[in-house]
Amino acid sequence: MVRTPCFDKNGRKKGAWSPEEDNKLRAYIQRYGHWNWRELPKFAGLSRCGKSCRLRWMNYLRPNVKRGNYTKEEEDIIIKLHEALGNKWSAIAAKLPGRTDNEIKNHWHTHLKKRSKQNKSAKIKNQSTGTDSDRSESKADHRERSTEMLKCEANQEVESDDQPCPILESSALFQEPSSSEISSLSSDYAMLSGGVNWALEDSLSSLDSFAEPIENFWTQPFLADTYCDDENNFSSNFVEGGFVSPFDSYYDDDSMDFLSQVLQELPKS
DNA sequence: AAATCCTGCAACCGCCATCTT
DNA sequence: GAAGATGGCGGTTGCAGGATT
Repeated sequence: MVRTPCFDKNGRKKGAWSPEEDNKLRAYIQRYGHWNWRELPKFAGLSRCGKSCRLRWMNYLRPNVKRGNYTKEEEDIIIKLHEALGNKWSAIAAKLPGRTDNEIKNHWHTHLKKRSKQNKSAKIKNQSTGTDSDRSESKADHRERSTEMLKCEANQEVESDDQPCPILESSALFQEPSSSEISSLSSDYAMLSGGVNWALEDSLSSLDSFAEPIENFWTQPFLADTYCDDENNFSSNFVEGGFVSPFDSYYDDDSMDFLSQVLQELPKS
Protein backbone atom coordinates (compact mmCIF):
# COMPACT_ATOMS: atom_id res chain seq x y z
CA MET A 1 0.00 0.00 0.00
CA VAL A 2 3.05 2.17 -0.01
CA ARG A 3 5.43 3.34 -2.63
CA THR A 4 8.55 1.29 -3.01
CA PRO A 5 11.59 3.11 -1.70
CA CYS A 6 13.89 4.65 -4.29
CA PHE A 7 16.39 7.48 -4.60
CA ASP A 8 16.06 10.64 -6.63
CA LYS A 9 18.85 12.27 -8.60
CA ASN A 10 20.07 14.12 -5.51
CA GLY A 11 20.44 10.86 -3.66
CA ARG A 12 17.47 11.58 -1.49
CA LYS A 13 15.26 8.69 -0.54
CA LYS A 14 11.65 8.59 -1.71
CA GLY A 15 8.78 6.26 -1.04
CA ALA A 16 7.79 4.34 2.02
CA TRP A 17 9.33 5.22 5.34
CA SER A 18 11.15 2.54 7.29
CA PRO A 19 10.69 2.15 11.05
CA GLU A 20 14.27 3.33 11.51
CA GLU A 21 13.57 6.52 9.62
CA ASP A 22 10.40 7.04 11.63
CA ASN A 23 12.32 6.62 14.84
CA LYS A 24 15.01 9.04 13.77
CA LEU A 25 12.52 11.68 12.74
CA ARG A 26 10.38 11.24 15.81
CA ALA A 27 13.34 11.28 18.14
CA TYR A 28 14.80 14.36 16.51
CA ILE A 29 11.60 16.36 16.56
CA GLN A 30 10.83 15.32 20.08
CA ARG A 31 14.24 16.50 21.10
CA TYR A 32 14.70 19.61 19.04
CA GLY A 33 11.36 20.38 17.43
CA HIS A 34 11.12 21.28 13.77
CA TRP A 35 12.86 24.59 13.48
CA ASN A 36 13.36 24.30 9.73
CA TRP A 37 11.96 21.49 7.64
CA ARG A 38 14.51 21.91 4.87
CA GLU A 39 17.47 21.65 7.18
CA LEU A 40 15.95 19.13 9.52
CA PRO A 41 16.72 15.96 7.52
CA LYS A 42 20.42 16.80 7.47
CA PHE A 43 20.55 17.19 11.22
CA ALA A 44 18.28 14.24 11.84
CA GLY A 45 20.46 11.99 9.72
CA LEU A 46 17.78 11.36 7.14
CA SER A 47 18.29 11.30 3.40
CA ARG A 48 14.85 12.73 2.76
CA CYS A 49 13.63 16.07 1.58
CA GLY A 50 12.17 18.41 4.17
CA LYS A 51 8.73 18.24 2.69
CA SER A 52 8.69 14.50 2.99
CA CYS A 53 9.72 14.74 6.64
CA ARG A 54 7.06 17.33 7.34
CA LEU A 55 4.38 15.21 5.73
CA ARG A 56 5.44 12.10 7.58
CA TRP A 57 5.42 13.93 10.87
CA MET A 58 2.15 15.73 10.34
CA ASN A 59 0.22 12.77 9.00
CA TYR A 60 1.67 9.87 10.86
CA LEU A 61 4.18 10.45 13.61
CA ARG A 62 2.99 13.43 15.56
CA PRO A 63 1.30 12.74 18.87
CA ASN A 64 -2.47 12.38 19.09
CA VAL A 65 -3.02 11.49 15.46
CA LYS A 66 -6.07 9.26 15.36
CA ARG A 67 -6.02 6.54 12.76
CA GLY A 68 -8.82 4.65 11.06
CA ASN A 69 -12.32 3.94 12.38
CA TYR A 70 -14.16 7.13 11.63
CA THR A 71 -17.22 7.49 13.78
CA LYS A 72 -20.59 8.28 12.28
CA GLU A 73 -20.39 11.69 13.94
CA GLU A 74 -17.04 12.43 12.39
CA GLU A 75 -18.28 11.43 8.97
CA ASP A 76 -21.36 13.59 9.33
CA ILE A 77 -19.23 16.51 10.37
CA ILE A 78 -16.92 16.02 7.41
CA ILE A 79 -19.85 15.95 5.02
CA LYS A 80 -21.38 19.04 6.57
CA LEU A 81 -18.10 20.90 6.59
CA HIS A 82 -17.39 19.89 3.03
CA GLU A 83 -20.75 21.28 1.99
CA ALA A 84 -19.88 24.51 3.75
CA LEU A 85 -16.18 24.82 2.93
CA GLY A 86 -15.56 22.74 -0.17
CA ASN A 87 -12.19 21.04 -0.54
CA LYS A 88 -10.62 22.99 2.29
CA TRP A 89 -9.22 19.88 3.88
CA SER A 90 -6.97 21.67 6.32
CA ALA A 91 -9.89 23.77 7.51
CA ILE A 92 -12.00 20.66 7.92
CA ALA A 93 -9.17 18.89 9.70
CA ALA A 94 -8.87 21.80 12.08
CA LYS A 95 -12.38 21.05 13.30
CA LEU A 96 -11.71 17.36 13.81
CA PRO A 97 -9.20 16.81 16.56
CA GLY A 98 -6.69 14.11 15.77
CA ARG A 99 -7.52 13.86 12.10
CA THR A 100 -5.14 15.06 9.44
CA ASP A 101 -6.11 16.84 6.26
CA ASN A 102 -4.59 14.07 4.19
CA GLU A 103 -6.51 11.40 6.01
CA ILE A 104 -9.76 13.29 5.75
CA LYS A 105 -9.16 13.89 2.07
CA ASN A 106 -8.53 10.20 1.51
CA HIS A 107 -11.56 9.22 3.53
CA TRP A 108 -13.67 11.65 1.59
CA HIS A 109 -12.61 10.29 -1.77
CA THR A 110 -12.92 6.65 -0.76
CA HIS A 111 -16.03 6.68 1.40
CA LEU A 112 -17.87 9.93 1.82
CA LYS A 113 -17.93 11.39 -1.66
CA LYS A 114 -20.32 8.69 -2.78
CA ARG A 115 -22.43 9.03 0.33
CA SER A 116 -22.60 12.78 -0.03
CA LYS A 117 -23.67 12.47 -3.66
CA GLN A 118 -26.37 10.00 -2.70
CA ASN A 119 -27.61 12.27 0.04
CA LYS A 120 -27.75 15.18 -2.34
CA SER A 121 -29.53 13.28 -5.07
CA ALA A 122 -31.97 11.86 -2.54
CA LYS A 123 -32.70 15.36 -1.31
CA ILE A 124 -33.27 16.58 -4.85
CA LYS A 125 -35.55 13.67 -5.63
CA ASN A 126 -37.50 14.23 -2.46
CA GLN A 127 -37.89 17.88 -3.28
CA SER A 128 -38.96 17.26 -6.86
CA THR A 129 -41.33 14.34 -6.26
CA GLY A 130 -42.19 14.73 -2.65
CA THR A 131 -42.45 10.95 -2.50
CA ASP A 132 -40.44 7.88 -1.78
CA SER A 133 -37.29 8.23 -3.84
CA ASP A 134 -36.17 4.64 -3.43
CA ARG A 135 -38.64 3.39 -5.96
CA SER A 136 -37.03 5.36 -8.75
CA GLU A 137 -33.45 4.34 -8.11
CA SER A 138 -31.78 1.87 -10.42
CA LYS A 139 -30.73 -1.58 -9.34
CA ALA A 140 -27.11 -0.60 -9.55
CA ASP A 141 -27.71 2.46 -7.42
CA HIS A 142 -29.65 0.44 -4.93
CA ARG A 143 -26.96 -2.20 -4.67
CA GLU A 144 -24.30 0.43 -4.22
CA ARG A 145 -26.32 2.19 -1.59
CA SER A 146 -27.14 -0.99 0.27
CA THR A 147 -23.49 -1.88 0.38
CA GLU A 148 -22.65 1.54 1.75
CA MET A 149 -25.38 1.28 4.37
CA LEU A 150 -24.19 -2.14 5.43
CA LYS A 151 -20.69 -0.78 5.73
CA CYS A 152 -21.95 2.09 7.87
CA GLU A 153 -23.88 -0.24 10.12
CA ALA A 154 -20.91 -2.52 10.50
CA ASN A 155 -18.73 0.43 11.37
CA GLN A 156 -21.18 1.63 13.94
CA GLU A 157 -21.23 -1.74 15.63
CA VAL A 158 -17.48 -1.82 15.85
CA GLU A 159 -17.35 1.74 17.00
CA SER A 160 -19.87 1.21 19.73
CA ASP A 161 -17.59 -1.43 21.19
CA ASP A 162 -14.27 0.18 20.67
CA GLN A 163 -14.87 3.88 20.60
CA PRO A 164 -17.81 4.85 22.72
CA CYS A 165 -16.72 8.46 22.82
CA PRO A 166 -17.93 10.52 19.90
CA ILE A 167 -16.37 13.66 18.57
CA LEU A 168 -17.93 15.89 21.17
CA GLU A 169 -16.05 14.19 23.87
CA SER A 170 -12.81 14.33 22.00
CA SER A 171 -13.32 17.99 21.32
CA ALA A 172 -13.63 18.72 24.94
CA LEU A 173 -11.03 16.45 26.38
CA PHE A 174 -8.65 15.69 23.62
CA GLN A 175 -7.54 19.06 22.48
CA GLU A 176 -5.39 18.92 19.40
CA PRO A 177 -3.24 21.77 18.25
CA SER A 178 -3.67 22.96 14.70
CA SER A 179 -0.91 22.13 12.31
CA SER A 180 0.64 25.53 12.63
CA GLU A 181 0.56 25.40 16.37
CA ILE A 182 2.05 21.94 16.40
CA SER A 183 5.18 23.60 15.17
CA SER A 184 5.91 25.15 18.49
CA LEU A 185 4.22 22.55 20.59
CA SER A 186 5.98 19.51 19.28
CA SER A 187 9.02 20.18 21.32
CA ASP A 188 6.92 20.53 24.42
CA TYR A 189 5.35 17.19 23.77
CA ALA A 190 8.83 15.82 23.62
CA MET A 191 9.74 17.20 26.96
CA LEU A 192 6.43 16.48 28.60
CA SER A 193 5.32 13.20 27.14
CA GLY A 194 6.94 11.29 29.94
CA GLY A 195 5.27 7.90 29.76
CA VAL A 196 4.73 8.17 26.02
CA ASN A 197 8.34 7.98 25.24
CA TRP A 198 7.91 6.41 21.80
CA ALA A 199 11.18 5.02 20.57
CA LEU A 200 13.17 7.91 21.89
CA GLU A 201 15.54 5.87 23.93
CA ASP A 202 16.29 3.48 21.10
CA SER A 203 16.85 6.19 18.64
CA LEU A 204 18.90 8.61 20.61
CA SER A 205 21.93 6.43 20.50
CA SER A 206 22.02 6.64 16.73
CA LEU A 207 21.04 10.27 16.90
CA ASP A 208 24.01 11.10 19.07
CA SER A 209 26.36 9.81 16.46
CA PHE A 210 25.48 12.55 14.01
CA ALA A 211 23.91 15.24 16.12
CA GLU A 212 25.89 18.36 16.70
CA PRO A 213 26.70 19.23 20.25
CA ILE A 214 24.01 21.07 22.12
CA GLU A 215 25.94 24.28 21.69
CA ASN A 216 25.19 24.10 18.00
CA PHE A 217 23.96 27.48 16.85
CA TRP A 218 21.00 25.93 15.07
CA THR A 219 19.53 24.13 17.99
CA GLN A 220 20.38 26.28 20.93
CA PRO A 221 18.21 29.28 20.14
CA PHE A 222 15.33 26.97 19.43
CA LEU A 223 15.70 25.21 22.71
CA ALA A 224 15.94 28.44 24.56
CA ASP A 225 12.90 29.85 22.86
CA THR A 226 10.56 26.96 23.13
CA TYR A 227 11.42 24.75 26.01
CA CYS A 228 12.30 27.00 28.84
CA ASP A 229 11.94 30.43 30.24
CA ASP A 230 14.77 32.44 31.61
CA GLU A 231 14.93 30.33 34.71
CA ASN A 232 15.20 27.15 32.65
CA ASN A 233 11.74 26.11 33.72
CA PHE A 234 9.24 24.76 31.26
CA SER A 235 6.91 27.31 29.86
CA SER A 236 3.98 27.76 32.20
CA ASN A 237 1.69 28.00 29.20
CA PHE A 238 1.99 24.32 28.55
CA VAL A 239 2.80 22.73 31.82
CA GLU A 240 0.15 21.83 34.31
CA GLY A 241 1.10 19.11 36.70
CA GLY A 242 3.43 17.66 34.14
CA PHE A 243 0.89 17.57 31.31
CA VAL A 244 -0.09 19.76 28.43
CA SER A 245 -2.75 21.98 29.86
CA PRO A 246 -6.21 21.17 28.55
CA PHE A 247 -7.35 24.63 29.55
CA ASP A 248 -5.35 26.48 26.96
CA SER A 249 -7.68 25.77 24.10
CA TYR A 250 -5.98 25.28 20.80
CA TYR A 251 -9.09 26.51 19.07
CA ASP A 252 -10.17 30.06 18.82
CA ASP A 253 -13.71 31.03 19.68
CA ASP A 254 -14.75 31.22 16.03
CA SER A 255 -13.70 27.64 15.42
CA MET A 256 -15.58 26.38 18.41
CA ASP A 257 -18.67 28.34 17.47
CA PHE A 258 -18.56 26.96 13.98
CA LEU A 259 -18.13 23.42 15.20
CA SER A 260 -20.97 23.63 17.68
CA GLN A 261 -23.15 25.11 14.97
CA VAL A 262 -22.39 22.17 12.69
CA LEU A 263 -23.01 19.71 15.49
CA GLN A 264 -26.36 21.25 16.24
CA GLU A 265 -27.37 20.83 12.64
CA LEU A 266 -26.62 17.12 12.71
CA PRO A 267 -29.67 14.91 12.91
CA LYS A 268 -30.27 13.66 16.41
CA SER A 269 -29.62 9.91 16.47
C1' DA B 1 -5.13 -21.75 -8.29
C1' DA B 2 -4.21 -17.99 -11.28
C1' DA B 3 -5.40 -13.74 -13.34
C1' DT B 4 -7.64 -9.56 -13.14
C1' DC B 5 -9.99 -5.88 -10.99
C1' DC B 6 -10.91 -2.82 -7.17
C1' DT B 7 -10.03 -0.33 -2.93
C1' DG B 8 -7.63 2.23 0.46
C1' DC B 9 -4.12 5.06 1.76
C1' DA B 10 0.74 6.72 2.09
C1' DA B 11 3.43 9.67 -0.31
C1' DC B 12 4.72 12.84 -4.08
C1' DC B 13 4.20 17.05 -6.88
C1' DG B 14 3.28 21.63 -8.04
C1' DC B 15 1.35 25.81 -6.83
C1' DC B 16 0.45 29.59 -3.76
C1' DA B 17 0.99 32.37 0.53
C1' DT B 18 3.89 34.11 3.83
C1' DC B 19 8.18 35.34 5.73
C1' DT B 20 12.89 37.02 5.49
C1' DT B 21 16.62 39.51 3.59
C1' DG C 1 9.25 46.75 -3.23
C1' DA C 2 11.76 42.63 -5.20
C1' DA C 3 13.64 38.22 -4.86
C1' DG C 4 14.50 34.10 -2.70
C1' DA C 5 13.39 30.73 0.92
C1' DT C 6 10.18 28.17 3.35
C1' DG C 7 5.80 26.27 4.80
C1' DG C 8 1.35 24.65 3.76
C1' DC C 9 -2.34 22.99 0.90
C1' DG C 10 -4.90 20.33 -2.48
C1' DG C 11 -4.68 17.23 -6.38
C1' DT C 12 -2.86 13.17 -7.93
C1' DT C 13 -0.29 8.85 -8.22
C1' DG C 14 1.63 4.28 -7.05
C1' DC C 15 1.09 0.11 -5.11
C1' DA C 16 -0.13 -3.65 -1.68
C1' DG C 17 -3.63 -6.47 -0.52
C1' DG C 18 -8.31 -8.01 -0.77
C1' DA C 19 -12.23 -9.31 -3.75
C1' DT C 20 -13.94 -11.17 -7.74
C1' DT C 21 -13.91 -13.77 -11.94
